[in-house]
Amino acid sequence: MNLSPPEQSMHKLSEDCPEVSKANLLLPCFRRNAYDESLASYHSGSIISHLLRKTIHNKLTSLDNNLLYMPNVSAASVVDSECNMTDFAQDDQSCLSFKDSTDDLSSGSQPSSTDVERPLTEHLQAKRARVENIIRGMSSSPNSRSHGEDECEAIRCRRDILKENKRKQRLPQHQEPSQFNMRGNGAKTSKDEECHKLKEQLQSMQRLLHQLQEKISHVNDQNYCVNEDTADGGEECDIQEKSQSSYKDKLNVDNSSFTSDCEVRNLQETLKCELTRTVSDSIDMVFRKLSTALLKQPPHPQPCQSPEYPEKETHRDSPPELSDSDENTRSAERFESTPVNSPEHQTEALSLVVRKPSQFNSVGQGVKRPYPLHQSPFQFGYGTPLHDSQILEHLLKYGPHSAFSALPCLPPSLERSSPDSMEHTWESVAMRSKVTSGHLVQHHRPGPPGLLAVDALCLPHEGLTPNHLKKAKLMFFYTRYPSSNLLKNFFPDVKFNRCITSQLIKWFSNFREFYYIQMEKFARQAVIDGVHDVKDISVSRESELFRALNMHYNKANDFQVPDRFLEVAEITLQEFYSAISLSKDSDPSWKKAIYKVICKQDSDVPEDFKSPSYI
DNA sequence: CGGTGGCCTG
DNA sequence: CAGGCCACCG
Repeated sequence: MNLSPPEQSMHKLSEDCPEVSKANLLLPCFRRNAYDESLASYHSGSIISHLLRKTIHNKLTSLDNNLLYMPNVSAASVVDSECNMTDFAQDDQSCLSFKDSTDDLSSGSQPSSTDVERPLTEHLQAKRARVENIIRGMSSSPNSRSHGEDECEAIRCRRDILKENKRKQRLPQHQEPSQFNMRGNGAKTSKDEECHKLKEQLQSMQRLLHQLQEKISHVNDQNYCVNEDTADGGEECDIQEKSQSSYKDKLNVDNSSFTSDCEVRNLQETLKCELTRTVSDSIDMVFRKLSTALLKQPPHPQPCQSPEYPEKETHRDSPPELSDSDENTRSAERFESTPVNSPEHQTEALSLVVRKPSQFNSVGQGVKRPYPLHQSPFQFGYGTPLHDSQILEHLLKYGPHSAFSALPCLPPSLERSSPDSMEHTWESVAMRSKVTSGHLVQHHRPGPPGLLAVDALCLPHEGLTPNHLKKAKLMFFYTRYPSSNLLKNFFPDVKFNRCITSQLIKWFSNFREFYYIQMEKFARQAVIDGVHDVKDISVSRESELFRALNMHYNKANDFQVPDRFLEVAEITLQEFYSAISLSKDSDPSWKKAIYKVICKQDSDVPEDFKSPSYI
């Protein structure tokens, strides 16, 4: 079982938002390094500015790096532009204001640049002005370019407000962590407040996004103007356009390169995209927080023993644009889901095999699971008697399901440090969703009603039922030689005594008998058919041999036989073939050697089978 | 000697 | 699949 510990928790922003990691995938600049740590300390309000700064910085740096490889670009221009852009990106307070960077430059705060700067003062000043104007052009609105700094100030103010809102909203959470532990008006009010603030924050972010988009699109327009105006040096255009034009001309003159235009335009395009995406991600993040806050339920009274979360279903198809509570629910689902790590335990869709309705499978058939597999809405203490948990499990599974299953909240999971003591309890609960290993597609409970009633309540059986037999057959796909201890572990609802144990063991003995008979039969047939090489013998799901075995152990064909079983079957068949083709079968005990090989091929039975209500 | 596996038979 | 029997093993 791959139960990798979660990387997400409900209460930390950095972990609260899978979008951050999503961003890691989307944006090359969002790598997990120093950036992540710094991000973790940001509140949502400042995250947006942080993201913007970082994004811009990375883009600009990237552009500079590209320039470095342009054959004819002077080192001075590269250093110069990098200096400006770095200042622009790194200065927290500068926002899009540019005075600061100018001051920094002129005051020689960047030794590396000033050294280069001195012999090229004229050039550099011109370039600086151009670069500064480009940035100003990107930061100011079309109609108020002379008020560029005012615009920046406004943005800064909004950002500060966001920060402040975020701070206010987060503060009580840390100070009163127990507020969500309590049922009642107090908790509800706090939650409402939180939601309200988050909504406000979201709106602010959306406004900011809008403004940014406007600005960026305007920059594009400006650039078009410049492009059409390259002939005369751009005297007619305003200062920004001139500046851009000069910058472009400069590049053209310096390196006779056609790339400057493209670079500027690409930069702007990329910036536009990245900004939009970044801000969208931030907004999405807020949405998730909002959803989480809305859906936050008081934790179960039982203490959380571990933050370990088992595998979860993923709902990556949920759209990020969410506006109402239903959408929020979906968002929360997506937010709370984690990709399954192990391919072996990939979740699967529910079976296409629909069995006739049964009173015992009301939950789980065609009903979307409210929470991922192995996530119980409840948890049981270590001391909880098996019976209680089983009855609870039964209630969860067959009882008034909607009351429990509708809860989309994430319950704390149990630590499985003591599997023996706990496996029955939480595994049994986990079995409510039986897609884990994806082997058993459907559960149903055939058999006499009387037995079913007892079985359904998960009380220890005085005897073995047809369901136990079916379960044992399925277990045979994993283990041909189960120990009695294993059997006891995997049949927790059976009251074991000598008789029951022997019966179960006898079952497996009978399973083996059939198995080996089939193997011998098909091996002999292979010899008769003139197969010359063991390598020519294989067992696939299409093989006649497999069909025979599957028909015997998995008659309903509602179980996905593990590949490993096919491998073992193939090994067995090959062993038989080899022995027969070597005439070893003349020895009365010729099969013993084969048994010895096969008994080593056992694999672990999935934990699912430990559930008393499995099958 | 108890537990277990294999074989045979029904 | 179960019962019976036998053999093997710790």
